[in-house]
Amino acid sequence: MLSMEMYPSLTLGPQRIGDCFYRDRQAPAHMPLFPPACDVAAKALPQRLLPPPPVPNHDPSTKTPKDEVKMELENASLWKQFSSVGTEMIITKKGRRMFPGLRLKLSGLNPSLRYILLLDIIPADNSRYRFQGGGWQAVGGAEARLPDRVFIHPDSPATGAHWQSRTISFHYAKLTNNTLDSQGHIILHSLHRYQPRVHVIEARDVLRWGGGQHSFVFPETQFLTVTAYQNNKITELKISANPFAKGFREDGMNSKKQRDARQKRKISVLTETLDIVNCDPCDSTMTTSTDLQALALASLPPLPDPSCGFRPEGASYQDTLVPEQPLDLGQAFMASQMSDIDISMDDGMQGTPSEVANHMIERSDTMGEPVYTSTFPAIQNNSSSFPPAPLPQSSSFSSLSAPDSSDPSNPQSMDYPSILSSSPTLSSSTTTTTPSLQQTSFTFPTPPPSNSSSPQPLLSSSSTPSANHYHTIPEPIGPHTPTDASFPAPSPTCQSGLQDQMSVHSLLTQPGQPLLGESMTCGNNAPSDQSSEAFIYPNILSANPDPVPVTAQPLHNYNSPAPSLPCSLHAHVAPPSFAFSSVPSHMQNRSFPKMSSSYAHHALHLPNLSHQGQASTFPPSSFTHPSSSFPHPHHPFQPSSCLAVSSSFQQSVSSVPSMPPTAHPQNLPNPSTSSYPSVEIGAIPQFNPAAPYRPEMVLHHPSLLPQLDPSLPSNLPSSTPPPALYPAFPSYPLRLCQDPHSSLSIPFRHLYRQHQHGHAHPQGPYLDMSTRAVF
DNA sequence: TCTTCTATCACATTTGAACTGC
DNA sequence: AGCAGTTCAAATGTGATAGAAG
Repeated sequence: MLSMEMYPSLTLGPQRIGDCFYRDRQAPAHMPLFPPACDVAAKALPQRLLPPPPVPNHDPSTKTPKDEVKMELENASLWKQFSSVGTEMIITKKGRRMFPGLRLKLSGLNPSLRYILLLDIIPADNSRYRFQGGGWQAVGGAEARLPDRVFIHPDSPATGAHWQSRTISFHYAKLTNNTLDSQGHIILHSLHRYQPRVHVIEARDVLRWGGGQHSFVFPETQFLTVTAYQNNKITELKISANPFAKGFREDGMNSKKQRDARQKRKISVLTETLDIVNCDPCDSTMTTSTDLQALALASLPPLPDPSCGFRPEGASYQDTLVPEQPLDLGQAFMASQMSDIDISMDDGMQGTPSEVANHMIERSDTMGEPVYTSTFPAIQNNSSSFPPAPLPQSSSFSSLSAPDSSDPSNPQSMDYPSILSSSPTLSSSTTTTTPSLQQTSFTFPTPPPSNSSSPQPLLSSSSTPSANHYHTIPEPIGPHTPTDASFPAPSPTCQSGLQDQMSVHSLLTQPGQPLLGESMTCGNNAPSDQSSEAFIYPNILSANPDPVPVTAQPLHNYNSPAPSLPCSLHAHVAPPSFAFSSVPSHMQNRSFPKMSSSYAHHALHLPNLSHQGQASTFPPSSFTHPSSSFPHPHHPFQPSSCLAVSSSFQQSVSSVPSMPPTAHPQNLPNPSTSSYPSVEIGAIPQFNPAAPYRPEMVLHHPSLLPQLDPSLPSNLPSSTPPPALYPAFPSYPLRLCQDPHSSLSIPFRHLYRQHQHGHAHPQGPYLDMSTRAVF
């Protein structure tokens, strides 16, 4: 079985044990905006629920390449734009794709070995949210976690060369709120916050588990699930960025203007009909018709005398009913946003849209970076990092896009116009040199010429200029990084109910003010009242106040002294009643909602796997997420950086004694401060190399064997890995389970690409989830 | 009972892979 | 084989409406 430790802060219950890590007695305690760590219930889990310690990988040769596996979020800029506003993902019963989609670049894989790529989505916290006053507020405990499902990339298993030669897209993955979903979509609760994760698993590990598993988290990809968009900014962003929503753009036939025109035409037709009816002296409904007519007319431009069904000629409905109108507020906002979005519009964009796009490009060239940087206070030299709450950028998504005009993204390289796949300017933004920028001195990668998963080989990531690679973050971001930062709980003042209406400028400045001046006061002051929990969804970018030194120590340096970790694992055993002295009571109360066994069975059912008996069961322990997974909560969040720790890393740090339980209360984050002292990873048992991690047995199916070339040297060092992108982060245990219904002889690829009902999927190799059980 | 919030559905439009014909 | 045009399922957000919750 595949065992991965998860990113603690991102999970509920047992998986979130690590949440309590970001506290350090020596450093000002920072209160997580959403005290996930406070999942006392999780802490209370008996040790026996923790996943077995990883089996140490004693094979140095294999270790090297694995350790250097890096993942890069290609469309990080787009994600950041969304996250700065508060990414929302529609979920429907039938399943809805994610937009933006995850577009990734992998490097550091052994070109000869086969890997399986998995996507799963885990709760970012244990709260339920509501959109109020222009922001998201936690309004209670999360619903019981549903069995986790994993989306297996259709290309899996594929060689490292395959994965590294192209953009990897998970846009086929669908989200659903149908708990009875049988299509294999990822089941999520509405109005909850989630964090996608990507796992890279060596296929050979299915046969002989012992390493080769890497999990990656991009905090900017956190999102809230909704059944209908709550924040119109998100809607506007989606419309502007998603080709499928092109029709809703201002120039589209489904734009509000056009829709209004259509509606008016309908009303007009109705009116005419009514007029005709009204002309009938025998019509007893005259009064009603008149009312309707009046109603209809009220919304119409002056029309010629409609009496008796007279239809004026010469005046087309279009002309009559759709007079030119100045941009309404929404349109104006849209335009302003558009100008800030580095969208690679289709060539099809014409007229106004093209102009808008051009404008966007131009503006992004000139303003993108500066604006971006300007929003970051030169703060946080304290490794604090994680931020703060509503970072300036959080609301200033418009400024995030920093496309490089000189490096126009290849339209083909994007499934969707990737707004920022190419935002090299960020790296160059040394001028404004805000700490965060410096930290992110790297540039955003330019999208590869070809599309994701396209069969044709693309330039390997290595071909991408190193400048476009994200530097490895020295340490994983703290648990609060994704969770807290993304949903900063602004102070009441920060939480203006008028966020929707805030101008771009206000968006840029308002949220950041607290951050700048007060550090986390805005988000962490944790007012006792619930409004304090309101936040401007993620400010991921803002979360990166600290520049990442190029010399940052890669996470995968397992052997080196553990990076500091602010937390200890003793949290596991903390009593459920544990209270955080510095945490507002309401937060304490809701931090431990529903701690049920339902929390996550991260079990992956891989069809054709034998050993059903083993696979079929998922003891709670199998998905228990030791706090260990929390590599480094204090590390400043890096935009688009991925938190990742290879399994071997997990192993290396798994046995370090945990800090005394008593430390938690003492080390609770100080609401008023944002700095989280770093803690030695070694302090975390899970990160103690001495503690062997016993990976769960990997179930495999004979059908997979042929694809896995045993003869391949498992230890082949990969070709020179490109500059570190994202270090792997530890993930929770993930199990590959056998699908009893699947054919044993069908290789993964075939399963995933099997056509449903005999038709080819019109939009590419769709993963036929129905053929596999993914739970 | 009323209000508010959330979920669902149909709708019009767009996309893009597959299909067809030259 | 290659190209262009057509077909059609899937995907998009919108708006109306139903249902649940308070």
